Amino acid sequence: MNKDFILRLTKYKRLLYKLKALGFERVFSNNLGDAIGVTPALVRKDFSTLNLPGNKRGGYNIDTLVEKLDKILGRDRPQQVIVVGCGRIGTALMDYSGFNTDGIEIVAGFDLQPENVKAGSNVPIYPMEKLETFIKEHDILVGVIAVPDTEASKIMDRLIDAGIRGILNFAPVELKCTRTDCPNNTTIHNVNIALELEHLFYQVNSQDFINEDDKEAD
Amino acid sequence: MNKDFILRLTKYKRLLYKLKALGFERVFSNNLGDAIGVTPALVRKDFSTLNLPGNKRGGYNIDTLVEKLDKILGRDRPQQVIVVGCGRIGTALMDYSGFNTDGIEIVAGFDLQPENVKAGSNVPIYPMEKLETFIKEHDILVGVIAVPDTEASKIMDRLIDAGIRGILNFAPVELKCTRTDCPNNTTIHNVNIALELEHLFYQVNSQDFINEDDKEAD
DNA sequence: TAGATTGTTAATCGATTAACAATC
DNA sequence: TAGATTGTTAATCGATTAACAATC
Repeated sequence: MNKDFILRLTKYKRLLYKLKALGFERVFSNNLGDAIGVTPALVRKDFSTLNLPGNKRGGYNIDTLVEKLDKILGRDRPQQVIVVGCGRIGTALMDYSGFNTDGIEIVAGFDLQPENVKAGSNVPIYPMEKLETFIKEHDILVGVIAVPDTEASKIMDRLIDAGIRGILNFAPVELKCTRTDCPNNTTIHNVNIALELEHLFYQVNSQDFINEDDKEAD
Repeated sequence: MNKDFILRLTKYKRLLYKLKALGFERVFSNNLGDAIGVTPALVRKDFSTLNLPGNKRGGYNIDTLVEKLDKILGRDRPQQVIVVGCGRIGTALMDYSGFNTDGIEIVAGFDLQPENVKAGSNVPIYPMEKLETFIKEHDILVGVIAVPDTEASKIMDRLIDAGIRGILNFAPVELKCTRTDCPNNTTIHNVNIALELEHLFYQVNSQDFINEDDKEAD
């Protein structure tokens, strides 16, 4: 539901994997809270919301937590992603190996000129026409849009029509699905780098604008 | 201050530019609210917080709003950015032209082997050693980190030491400044694509996990 | 003037936190 | 047992919204 909540879940999960690797077996709401920067109360609330069980005296069992969180975060199912548009951003994603540790796998790229794409990875790249059949045949649920902004919304429609239910959009347009046939089914996240930079500039430049002329005019 | 608030400001600004281009002169809290998906009350609240003046009967003057928002968002000052690490993501940013419309300009890239970098843009690329002097000489305040995760935190330190006050990090590690000498001065935004994808998978996979076994056990 | 819209105050809502009883 | 930690309830906090007086 809540964005912050889900973000915390993935953080818990990552941290728990690390603790497990370190040989830990149990952990307290306390430790987790410190590590990800929230209060222990919130950790307990989150776990209780998810029915993750703890022991009144012995804290939480890491194995149990990891297992349940993996399930909740969908890691028991294949997490296959396709990338539409194999320009610099698209190929950067395909080359990036860090996903595997999260169980996420980029299984295909699509481009207008697949023969021109120079990717270092071994992710296969197909022509645009194969998009729909690939999605259906492989039951793909999540796709990345890395095409120019002018194409983005067209691609969004094609993805949704083909059955995609989650979209990560890197094109510098804010995509949202306004059609009647996808209302609560499809989730779209926009990564808008220009917006991020603007945000940053705002914070860097002007802490002091708000309330600047707060001194009463007479 | 608040992330959502700043995000709304940039959205207002972008929308107002479009309306202006369309020939509009005034706009009502109502219109703006509809367009960016918030209540008119919140629009008025935001504007009043920023001392953006409206007319009780005639709504808001677009020129005034645009001018003041530009100032608040720092557009009256140069918005120069450097990119550290000129791999695929770094060069993708340098090639991307969409920033200019927001007044953001990428003025330099830095890489260990500047001679190997193949960028299509005409942003100059310098060797790493030049990083500090460039930042100081050009008074750069915002930098993008697009280096491998193993280097990211080192680069963060160098940037902060050289005077950078806003960092956009694309390396797949969560950077935060824990040093004593930068507490409220430096803002770091992490763009973590793996995390975004996980978030997406969570939403796509499991709406139904929460409350799943809510039915009382006896 | 009558009608519409701002600016602001008070009410609402949801998320986080504090506190504490239950219990290992 | 005594001590510590969970699970949960009630209090707090901040952001959003509703409502409305001021006024163009």
